[in-house]
Amino acid sequence: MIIKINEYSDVPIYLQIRNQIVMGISSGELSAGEQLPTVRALSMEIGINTMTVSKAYQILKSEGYIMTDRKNGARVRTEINQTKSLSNVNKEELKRIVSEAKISGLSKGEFDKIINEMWGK
Amino acid sequence: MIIKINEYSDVPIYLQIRNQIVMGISSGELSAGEQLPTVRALSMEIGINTMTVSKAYQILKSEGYIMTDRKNGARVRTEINQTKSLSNVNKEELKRIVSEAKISGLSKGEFDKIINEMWGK
Amino acid sequence: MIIKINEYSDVPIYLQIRNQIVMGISSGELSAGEQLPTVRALSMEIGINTMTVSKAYQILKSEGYIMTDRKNGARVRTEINQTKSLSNVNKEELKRIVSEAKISGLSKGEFDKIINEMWGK
Amino acid sequence: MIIKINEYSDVPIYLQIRNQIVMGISSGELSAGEQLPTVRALSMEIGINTMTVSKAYQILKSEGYIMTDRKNGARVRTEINQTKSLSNVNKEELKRIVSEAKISGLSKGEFDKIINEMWGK
DNA sequence: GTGGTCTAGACCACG
DNA sequence: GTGGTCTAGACCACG
Repeated sequence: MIIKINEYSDVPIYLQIRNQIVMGISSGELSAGEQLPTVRALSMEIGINTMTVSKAYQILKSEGYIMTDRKNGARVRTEINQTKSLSNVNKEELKRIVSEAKISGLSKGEFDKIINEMWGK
Repeated sequence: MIIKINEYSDVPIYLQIRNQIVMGISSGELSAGEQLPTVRALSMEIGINTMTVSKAYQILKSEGYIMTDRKNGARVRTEINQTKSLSNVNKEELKRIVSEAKISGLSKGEFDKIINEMWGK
Repeated sequence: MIIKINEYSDVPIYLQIRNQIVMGISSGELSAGEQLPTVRALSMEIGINTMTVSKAYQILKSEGYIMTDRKNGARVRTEINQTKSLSNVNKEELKRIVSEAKISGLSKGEFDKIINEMWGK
Repeated sequence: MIIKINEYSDVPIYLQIRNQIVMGISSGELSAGEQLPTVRALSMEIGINTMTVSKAYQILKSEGYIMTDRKNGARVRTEINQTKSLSNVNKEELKRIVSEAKISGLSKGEFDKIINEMWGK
């Protein structure tokens, strides 16, 4: 899996890494138990500091998405906690996005189409 | 319209103000042409720096949501630009939220229900 | 409140800081809403790096014990989430400590006395 | 006695082994003089490096919980030193756990109940 | 070889 | 002035 950092983004680098790995797990590009690149390898590959990658991994770990051990590096967890819900932060963000979509004149049908594409068949 | 600041949130105050006004316009709580409180009034009401409110208004203005003039203060624009699309930033955010919803085990039906409620009948 | 770092301890510095602040909140030495020293002030006071203090504060924040904002620095939260339970990690630790206490020949009465003293009247 | 390694845990494997053996001795599952599996056998059984098991045994030996000789391998000591006290490290940990229990809103009665269950009749 | 911790120092956004 | 992010570089425990 290729991580791409947008250096002009307002999203901090460690969060960009975190988000892309989460999206990789969700899409199936990263499968359960799959090995992630080592902190050092990933930091060299995308040209950033090891601390920054390490921070991303620690967040993913604390969120239960991956596990780390000193022998095997980091791996996608096989049993990710199924909360079956959106976090409050995500709910707020979603509400904001829906609001902006409505103001922009996007129809509900067009918005649903975007969601459908993102969700995948 | 009442603006509520969440001091625990990681979202900067000026963005919280901006977001709530956008959501107010979207929901119809703030109607086209409606007068917004002055920077001074709003900053006193919510107990924060005038600079912070001013920054929120400037962003809303640059985004085309409101207009300001010396005589009338700030008002909701009557014709907001209908891009009929999501910004790239919103698309990325939405993709992230959809990914997290899927991993959490939320079904597409449940997610659609949340969207429907947020969109309003 | 005075934070004391034991440089010979196996407990990482950021955790020592985190733990002492949690104990300060629990004992009432730090009251709800009380201002914590700034990251810079605390790091200078105990002679460690700002990153290390910052990490402690971020953990406390993510655990819901404190809140941070750029204006006021860090403060003890007024409403800390009442889970009314021990975390699994704490349960495991407690089980280990109880086991070691028993092997050492400590009586249940003596152990209870230690707990009573720690809990406070 | 079965040793179970939690690969998600932050507790190092050698400590998990050490802790489970101590808890086994405390509960009586491992009785005084009882033979422990050889380093080789245990490492194969739980699928880890012999060095890791060896490290656990060395710690248990230095703590006085087990003794090793070339003929009989490792055995639980018959007379474990009765300090009748908690180590300073355990006291600190216990204080931390009590603090977190109190903040979480757990009552003293509920906490005592947990302790009673862990201690056994 | 791996992740985890820590430093000294810098720059930035927010308020 | 505050916390948040990031770097370059170091050392350590674990396995």
